Amino acid sequence: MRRIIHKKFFNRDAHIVARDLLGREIRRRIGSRVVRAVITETEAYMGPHDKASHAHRGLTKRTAPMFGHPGTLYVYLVYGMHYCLNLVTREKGYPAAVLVRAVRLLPSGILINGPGRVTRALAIAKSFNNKNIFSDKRLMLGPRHFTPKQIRKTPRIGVPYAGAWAHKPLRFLIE
DNA sequence: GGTGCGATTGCA
DNA sequence: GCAATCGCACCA
Repeated sequence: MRRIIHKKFFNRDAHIVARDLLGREIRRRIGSRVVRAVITETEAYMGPHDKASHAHRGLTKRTAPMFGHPGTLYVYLVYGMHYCLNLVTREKGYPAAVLVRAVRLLPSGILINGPGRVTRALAIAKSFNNKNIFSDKRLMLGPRHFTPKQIRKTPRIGVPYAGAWAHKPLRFLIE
């Protein structure tokens, strides 16, 4: 089977994948319709030692998808009302992931800013959790639309409890 | 079995 | 500034 993104794409450290996802297309198939968007902002959750990561607490019912194969979807509910979409990285058994924080819809170019708004725009909810982006026909990665000239790095959003990890530049975005 | 809170958002 | 809203991690 021919793939635009090779399976090994996700078998790398989360900060590498997070950068590499910028400028790439993500497609959501809803019946015969396809919603397309370009990823413009991501965050990396590096592993069990990363205090900002859910995986910091180890293998739990919630975090189990993070321990899955590269390309696994980790979709969880935050604040009781918003879903966040993550793409699991590294080899099976190592919990790391990339959070998709913003996209631009195609062809309109409308910016969807914020992980909760991204999942709403792409109609992604809990039924996607623990699925794999290489096998679930509802979601797939498309081609790279451009290579960012400059990638801005900042600390991750909403993780003030993470100690030194709160300050690490693991949020990546296109200007 | 009880409790506290979060990888957020929208509105006052 | 803060309410909404609920799954679940954690403690007992």
